[in-house]
Amino acid sequence: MLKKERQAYILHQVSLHNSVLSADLSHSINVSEDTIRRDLNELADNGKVIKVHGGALSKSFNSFYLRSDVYDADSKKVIAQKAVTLIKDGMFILSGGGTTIIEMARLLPENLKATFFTGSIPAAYEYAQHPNIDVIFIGDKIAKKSQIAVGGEAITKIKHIKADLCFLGANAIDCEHGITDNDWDVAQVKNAMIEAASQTVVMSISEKLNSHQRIRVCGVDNIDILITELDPCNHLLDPFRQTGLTIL
Amino acid sequence: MLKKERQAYILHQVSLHNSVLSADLSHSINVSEDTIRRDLNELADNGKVIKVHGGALSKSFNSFYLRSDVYDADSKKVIAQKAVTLIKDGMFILSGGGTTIIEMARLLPENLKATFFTGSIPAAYEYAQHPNIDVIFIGDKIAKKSQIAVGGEAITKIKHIKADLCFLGANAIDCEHGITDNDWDVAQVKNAMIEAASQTVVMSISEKLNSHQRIRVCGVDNIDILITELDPCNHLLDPFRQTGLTIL
DNA sequence: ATTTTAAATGCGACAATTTGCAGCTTTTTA
DNA sequence: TAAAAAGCTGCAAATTGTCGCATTTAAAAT
Repeated sequence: MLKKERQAYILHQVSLHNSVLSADLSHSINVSEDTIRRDLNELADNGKVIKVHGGALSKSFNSFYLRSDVYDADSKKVIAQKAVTLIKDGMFILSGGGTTIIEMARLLPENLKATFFTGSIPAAYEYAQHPNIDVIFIGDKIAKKSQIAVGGEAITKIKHIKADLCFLGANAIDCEHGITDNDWDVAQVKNAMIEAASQTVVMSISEKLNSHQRIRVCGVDNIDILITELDPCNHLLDPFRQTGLTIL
Repeated sequence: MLKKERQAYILHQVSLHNSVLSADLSHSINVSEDTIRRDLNELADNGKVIKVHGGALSKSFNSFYLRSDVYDADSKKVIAQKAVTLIKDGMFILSGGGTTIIEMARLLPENLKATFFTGSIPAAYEYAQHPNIDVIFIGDKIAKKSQIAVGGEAITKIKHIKADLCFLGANAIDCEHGITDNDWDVAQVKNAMIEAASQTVVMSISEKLNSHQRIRVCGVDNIDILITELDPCNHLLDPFRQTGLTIL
């Protein structure tokens, strides 16, 4: 394997998993850890990755969120991992654009063949990294805060889609108010997505459970599957379980 | 075996395997490694392959994995800086998605108020970082290689826009063939953008001047302003100047 | 067809790059 | 604080690249 090729492989792994361990790479490419270290140093010198003790991290140059900026990234990884299991080959999937969604996009298996519709710039970017995934961007005016397309055009487009699943991150969710948001335009788009999909999957870290905001996206009865980082049996989830939705 | 024949074989192997080793080629064609190296150097000079220690890599391999490293970034910054001067407050601007465009997006002044239309994920992201710029994403299926939306939907949307300026990066440009590209879908989108704008600005590093590819986007007569990193008086630009377009 | 000319090829010596290893230092972890 | 893991440095071996030069081959000109 040529040096450049190897470094390309490393970069690919980094962008895929956000981080790599020298030991893992050494093992999977069958070169000494020394060589890997030298590669990582070189890549770090060129600003391609961030070198840390034991391996390297994605510089998030390509990726839109700095890893360190993501709040409670570990919980979100757990959620994302659960979400991935719902996706099967050939599915049509509507997707929002929160940080949890991004985590999920990164965890999608390499060989998954599916079609993702999204209006989120970072999500589209992540989905597009997967060779076998078709990405359809639902365009419109970009809301700066959330990097997502909002507006009538986008909503009309979404209404013309019939998807198997809809993945949304929730800003706030409780049994009484359902999913709520603080941005009118974003709420409209999310609502349209829910309408356009057979099943709606909501991902939320437990901290956001039982909180609510000003604008209603949909009621809990519109949600089919709720994913948190908690064990599905956790008592915090009791009220949701009673409404009949599936909890992962 | 003739030289041309041999180089054709090498190219074939490269496109087949994404990478070749000088030693392997030398063995399988039964010529000295020296000859192989000379061939590879020649092919690399013509931009057909990327030469590395020990062999060569295919160009597409490079763009797939190493997408983050921008080739000739300095020239592109110079071009971008010139391009920025064309943009005035209140303008509606159509934009493609090459690396030069990205540079331009980063160089836009903080206080500029304008509306940018684009189908490029990275370009949209960069534009969206500017507080006073409205970004409209032209959605459709995302072409992985170029991270840009392509297809009938996008083209229809573009046709409904009447923009002041259209900024495009050129894959290849010469007086005879005009702007040419190697991706049919992308070429269609670029063409639609040119049609939808009053003025078309093409940005290209000088290296791409006087080269051409398979698919025609538009003739030089459709271009209003050409920007390269060269001094506008440079003799390399003489043929373009004679067609009457403005050179920056 | 033959000569002339230019290009292409292979070889050998030498330079540069890459890689793994051993010993030692630094950082992390328990 | 000590053991373990990771990193760094210098070094040697192997591989690869480069240069000049002789030889061969192909193309052009007569």
